[in-house]
Amino acid sequence: MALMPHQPNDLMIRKLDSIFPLSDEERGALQQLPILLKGIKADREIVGIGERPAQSCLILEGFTCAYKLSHLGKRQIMALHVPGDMPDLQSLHLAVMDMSIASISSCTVGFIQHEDLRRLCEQHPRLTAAFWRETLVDASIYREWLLNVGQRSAYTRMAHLVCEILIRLKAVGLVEKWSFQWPITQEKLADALGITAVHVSRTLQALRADGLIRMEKTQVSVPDWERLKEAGEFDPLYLHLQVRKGA
Amino acid sequence: MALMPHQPNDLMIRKLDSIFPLSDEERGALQQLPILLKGIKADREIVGIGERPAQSCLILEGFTCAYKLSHLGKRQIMALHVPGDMPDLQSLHLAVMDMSIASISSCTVGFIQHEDLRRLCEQHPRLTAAFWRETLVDASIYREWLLNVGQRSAYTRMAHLVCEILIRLKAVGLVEKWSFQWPITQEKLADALGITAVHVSRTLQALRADGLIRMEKTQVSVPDWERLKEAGEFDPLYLHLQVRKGA
DNA sequence: CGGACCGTTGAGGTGAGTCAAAGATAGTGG
DNA sequence: CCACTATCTTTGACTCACCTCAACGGTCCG
Repeated sequence: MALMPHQPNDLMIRKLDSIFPLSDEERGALQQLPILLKGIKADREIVGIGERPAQSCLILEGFTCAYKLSHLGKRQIMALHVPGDMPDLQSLHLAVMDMSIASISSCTVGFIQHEDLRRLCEQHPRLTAAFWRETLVDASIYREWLLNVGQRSAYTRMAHLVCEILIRLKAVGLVEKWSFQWPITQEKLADALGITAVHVSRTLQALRADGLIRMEKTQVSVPDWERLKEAGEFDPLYLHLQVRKGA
Repeated sequence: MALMPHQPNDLMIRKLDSIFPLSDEERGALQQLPILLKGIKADREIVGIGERPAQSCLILEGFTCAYKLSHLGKRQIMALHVPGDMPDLQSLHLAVMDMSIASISSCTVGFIQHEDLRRLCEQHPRLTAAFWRETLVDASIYREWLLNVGQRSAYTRMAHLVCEILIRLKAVGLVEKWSFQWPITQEKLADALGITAVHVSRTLQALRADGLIRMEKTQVSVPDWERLKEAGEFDPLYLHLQVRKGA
């Protein structure tokens, strides 16, 4: 259990509301949702492949990832999660986990019982749509990663990933002046991009040499967003961030 | 417009029912759903990236794919669709298409208005769950493809893809004696696996030489399922086919 | 019978992998 | 506070799975 800077429910409400405007009543119902907080150290499995969870989780602080292993033991990270994300919302309707979720950094995670989510969805059909939409955005991100891993060079892939994380962190207010905390090792970047850790090292050096990113410890900053975007062939369409027309 | 061997609604109902048992009332409601049939030639775009469709489609005969292009014009196919699939159900909640859908072979496609789907979901909340679940299985397949493209050799990837298509076709009764129609060119296989068409040719030769697949024209057959499964590191868990316990 | 695809083959090239060792950094405990 | 360790990053030399380019053969269909 950990102390939180603000109520965990608020983060979820703000995120759902930002892309799917909610009524006061719906916000109130979400506010009532029981969320069990838990502090988790880095590199711990949170849900494992093959399990049948009775709850879904909500990332509050830190980073997590979804991954699978090949028979040779090589790991593919299929998604990175930032605060506000619900990595295994899918388990609400897919009984058995087909991937594992693990912490990347130390983090705070909230757990919500499926039972409670189901009741909420029954009573507020528009919330069903909001949660459904969240899982659809996840799917869209998987698609973009497929394009990334299948067709782009290591250099472009890396630039693309940095762009994505920047934008997603910006959406939850965790970016200041094009700079953000990102405690991720090169080995994990390698697993996310489908290259080796050695090649991640060389690729990051190239990006730094080209002035596209700057790194100090776990802090990443982007000196020239336009050039990084271009290098990463990044178009934020697939994140489906703005639904409100004209927003 | 094309003649169909049976009502298009039946195919959808059978598929939803197989993993998410429906009541008679729900089946009746689905039966009423207006579906507009259309025959489509091979290699035609059905929905384009950036569009805002007011309908979703249902594949009835033939094959389609979802794809995106990199800036260099390289194409990544992110999913293959077989009869019974609804490739752009996501557009019900994500206004703008983030990928394109195109026919791979000549095919018959049914179109369902979002308006009608929304009304159906409002009146039958359990159908909402059934459709939601369909999109979650799509997402699970994207994840498996990420593992495939990111971590496995061309040989393993190809074997895995053949396994997946076989199982999915089997589920809709389109496989007979480990053999099925699969009118797909090597160039499209290349785009789906993230390798070149030349390498697809060599990889298929290797699989044939090893006795894992046999091919005549557009017919593929699998002489030894167990060995192909092993070669492709294939575990059907991610397709989430059996929900009914003990089925 | 002729063109348009599609699949095959060969030779040579390259982006990324592998292996191994050395440097940097961070965490731990005395 | 420092010594000790474990982990992470960097570097260099070598290898290889897959790519590129180019030519050729098959097959379908008007």
